[in-house]
Amino acid sequence: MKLTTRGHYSVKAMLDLSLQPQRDTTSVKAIAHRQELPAPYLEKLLIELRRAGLVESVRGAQGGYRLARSPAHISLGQILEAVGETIEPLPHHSPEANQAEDWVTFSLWHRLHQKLKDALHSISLEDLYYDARSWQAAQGEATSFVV
Amino acid sequence: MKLTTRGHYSVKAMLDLSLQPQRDTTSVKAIAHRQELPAPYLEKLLIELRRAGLVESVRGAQGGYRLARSPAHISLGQILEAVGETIEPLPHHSPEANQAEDWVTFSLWHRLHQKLKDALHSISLEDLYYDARSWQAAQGEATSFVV
DNA sequence: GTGATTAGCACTATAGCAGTCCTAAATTAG
DNA sequence: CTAATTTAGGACTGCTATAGTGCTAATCAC
Repeated sequence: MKLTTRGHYSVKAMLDLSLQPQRDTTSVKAIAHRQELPAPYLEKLLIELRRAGLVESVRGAQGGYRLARSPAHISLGQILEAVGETIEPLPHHSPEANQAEDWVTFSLWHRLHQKLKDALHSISLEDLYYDARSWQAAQGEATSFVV
Repeated sequence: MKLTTRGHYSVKAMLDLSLQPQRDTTSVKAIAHRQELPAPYLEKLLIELRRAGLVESVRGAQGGYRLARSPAHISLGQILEAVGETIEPLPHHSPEANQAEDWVTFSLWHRLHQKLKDALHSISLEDLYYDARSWQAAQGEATSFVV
């Protein structure tokens, strides 16, 4: 169960793509510049996102990446899983739950994981898109946000 | 946001302690043997749990550890936090949310974290204790469980 | 005092994340 | 056709945290 910059960068990039007008391709460099991310690193993530079928790529000049389908049909869970943010507790060993304590803790981890997974899969990129738009609108008031 | 063996071992050890009859002390070695954990490593975790006020220790012969208070008043969240299972996403940087994408993702991580935290703090050691007892009962007492 | 046991520190090894760099392949612009 | 652009993919480095071991001191029961 973890959440690192991989997931953060990936979601930001996907959000960036959905905020682009229409569905024309955007280069890695452009995304990296807008989101202030290291371009070579971001590219790795985009490749993984492409392999997961979440984005499409076009090589060559004027090429780049674009969403493979509408933001409403892309969930956060899919994005995070695509870049290996397992969210899963204790990847390898988990079988032999021959002790009561083992069984209890494992079933607990599993329940928690399932809950979180469901939550992440129920949130679409479109939901975040609207959040972002409303935030941008609120910025018009020049309010200082301190989270 | 992570969940490693530290948390798993700690919960198992705490569960082991609550399954002990009465409130007499148990040595690290005994816990490690019952739960099949590396004793020196487990000791580190118990020291952290002691510093967090979740267990009490008694040095010297016949010494060991015992719960500092009743299992009903010890939550899973307290145990995990005591051993540094932050559960928190992206510990360090998070300020400058000057971009819509940053703000959206950060507020999302924060909401998820809060949810998970609440869930973990609402589960007491006593709840797991009952789960463990019922599992033992379901096993038909065939399994050897040191009481 | 002796043995048992916690307390605390130092140490190693391994793995994954974060990030850079270089080369190849594909495709468009001119 | 050629050159520029851009993705694809691998090799490589530095860092941090986990996981685990080992040793020494302090403490207490007998």
